[in-house]
Amino acid sequence: MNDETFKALADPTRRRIMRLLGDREMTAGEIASQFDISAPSMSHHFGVLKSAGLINGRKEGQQIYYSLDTTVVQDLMAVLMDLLGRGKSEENP
Amino acid sequence: MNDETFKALADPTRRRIMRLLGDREMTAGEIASQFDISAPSMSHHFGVLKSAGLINGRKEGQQIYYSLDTTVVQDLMAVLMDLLGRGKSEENP
DNA sequence: CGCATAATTAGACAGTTGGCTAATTACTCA
DNA sequence: TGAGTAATTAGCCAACTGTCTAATTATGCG
Repeated sequence: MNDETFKALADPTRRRIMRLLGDREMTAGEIASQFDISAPSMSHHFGVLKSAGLINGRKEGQQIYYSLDTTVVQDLMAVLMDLLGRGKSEENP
Repeated sequence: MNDETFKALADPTRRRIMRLLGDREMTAGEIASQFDISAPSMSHHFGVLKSAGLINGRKEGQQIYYSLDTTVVQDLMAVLMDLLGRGKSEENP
């Protein structure tokens, strides 16, 4: 849950990748086939997401299976809840 | 809850502004005094946050009071919860 | 081995972003 | 009205980002 996490989430393509992985794990190629973006560009996005801890990669044969890493998403939720929770003592006792 | 929201959250200065406003509303100058950044640059950040719907500005005299707009933060939480909730039927019945 | 396939790394390039200074707007008050 | 203060807008620039093509790595298979 650092700057890298938010930067990673800032790109719509990467968020769409995460939504896809919310359903099930997928190979890099399988994911890439859903986008009109070159494979190297997709690979770059995978790298950003992985380095931010938002997805995990598992190599199997010549393919890489990516899956969502929910721990960072949970941390992010905690941060947001803290933001919502503070400074409300008067209105919401 | 669109691309603009995530872009706005991608900058650490803007997130720090939001944390400050989580405690209480503050004037632009009051916020700016906490940063080692020029007033125009801070004003730019306020503009980004406001246009993303993350903060609200209320003019009073020559000052502008900014406050957190929690509705977008709540929407963001819903998106994240959806991300966490999907595709888990086997593991978490 | 040698060729095909999956994916990545390398390097280049246009567009975006975040910072600055200078100028402008809006308001207060003597 | 005019000086002073709060904040913004305008315009510029270096750094970063997302995209591409070309090249490379790693695995599978006849």
